[in-house]
Amino acid sequence: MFNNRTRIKELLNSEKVNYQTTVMGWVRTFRNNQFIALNDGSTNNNLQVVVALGSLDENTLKRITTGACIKASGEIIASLGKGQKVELTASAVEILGDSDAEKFPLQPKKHSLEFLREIAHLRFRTNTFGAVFRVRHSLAFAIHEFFNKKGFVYLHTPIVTASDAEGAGEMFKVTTLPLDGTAPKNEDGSINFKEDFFGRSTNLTVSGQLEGELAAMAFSDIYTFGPTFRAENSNTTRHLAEFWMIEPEMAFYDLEDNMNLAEEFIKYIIRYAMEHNREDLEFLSQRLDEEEKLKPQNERSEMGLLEKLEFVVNNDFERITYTEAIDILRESNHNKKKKFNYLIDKWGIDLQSEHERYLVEKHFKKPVILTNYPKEIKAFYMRQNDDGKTVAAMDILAPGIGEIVGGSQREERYDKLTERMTEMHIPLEELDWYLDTRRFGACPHAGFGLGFERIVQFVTGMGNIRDVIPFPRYPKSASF
RNA sequence: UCCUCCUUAGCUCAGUUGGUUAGAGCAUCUGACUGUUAAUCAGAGGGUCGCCCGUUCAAGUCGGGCAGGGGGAGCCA
Repeated sequence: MFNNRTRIKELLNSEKVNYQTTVMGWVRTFRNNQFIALNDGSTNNNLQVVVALGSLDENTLKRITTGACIKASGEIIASLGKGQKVELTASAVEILGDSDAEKFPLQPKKHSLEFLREIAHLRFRTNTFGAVFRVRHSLAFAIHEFFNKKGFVYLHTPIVTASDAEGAGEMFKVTTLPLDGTAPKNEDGSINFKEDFFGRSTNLTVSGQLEGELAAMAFSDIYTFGPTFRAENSNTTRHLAEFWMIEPEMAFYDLEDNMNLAEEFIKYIIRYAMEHNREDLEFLSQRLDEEEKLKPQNERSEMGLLEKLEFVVNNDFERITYTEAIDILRESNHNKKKKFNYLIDKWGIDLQSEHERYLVEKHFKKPVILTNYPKEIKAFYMRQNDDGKTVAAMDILAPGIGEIVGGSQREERYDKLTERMTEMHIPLEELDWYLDTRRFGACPHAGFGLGFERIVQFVTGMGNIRDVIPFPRYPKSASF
């Protein structure tokens, strides 16, 4: 057996000393021809491997370079130096993989996130990305744990979808037809998709919600957690062309039940990361503090990362209606002094991100759940309220990120739903299967979608969404 | 897609009103030192100044175009 190593996290967390062990990992730095800082990704902390002077031949010594992969065996002892409790006195060091120091792009120094994004295949080996992706893992795990404990069924909705009527965004086409102009055509010159692989036009999914609703009409409570694709030409720090989304859908839930679940859910997964990734979050918090120090005083956030997470977990989210939000914004000094680029004048307008930021970051200074939006600015499936003007929608806005959750109680009344679809020019026949849920045993139900990368951004404090997904896809970029 | 800023050594950046041979720190290499913590000290190598066109006696520096990147906006999660 080759792999009988001990993980570095385990070694560092244990008080035990004076025993033989083997470690494997990647060299972060090699000081003094004697001290190897070794990392195996189990923790951001390195194990100090001490090579006794003269114990290794010259050639092996030269191959211990930044980035090299090594196997070291020896005794774990109480450290003779400061900075770590234990260290490994190596009796044998084997080079598993060389790393040419002149070519290896990661150096024992600070790198910019932009540079590391260009070498995303190697950035896992940095402290920042090590911490980010361990936290990402924990959040993903916590999501499954949360819903599993609540008896939800994890539903795998399709990635290739035939429906393009969801209106959630521009879609990527899926086809095996040739792109050189020789694809079969209809008489009117359009592409004949009957000849395509699926016998019809297909796309990558923009949301699993509609399929999720079908399953909720059987299991009561389901959730999806999978990749989602939007072919929008969005170039921002909050958008990706390929991202992961969590979409719970619950029968016998109204808007308030929906809000309660979303708030409990967000708090649960943040708390999970705080309990299981303390060191990583402390590191990220420190990283953010240093970044904040470079900003002008008035742009710095008032709370550190850990403080912010603690605050979110321990306080109720603010819940207000769209109408109340408009009143707050209209009466704000910010609006009166015309500091908004888009001034708030009348009810019915869509909120701009500057307005959302004002509400979350200046007015309430905590996550805000906005409800009951005008029906004109929301999707067809949201349940119409009795006032005839609004729908039972809810958006959760987080400081620094903006919209993190979008959800609603769904319109379960067949007549109301088809009426709205017709108004919005959504072809009923394409979503006939969806309408069946309203024909056969319809019930009040609700759900929401949470952008996974957005919550990872929020928890890690990373400013750019491209730095919280291993291999980001965005306009003009699909490397690795 | 729009607005805005940026592109000089492997990385992070200086580079004056256009003027001779383009600099620094870190990294790398060589040597010294040897209980170091992004070790330290000494020395060396390393540049088509993003690309193209133009203005000029002369362009890293000025103008135009293109490409790439950052930030903001829209779309949204």
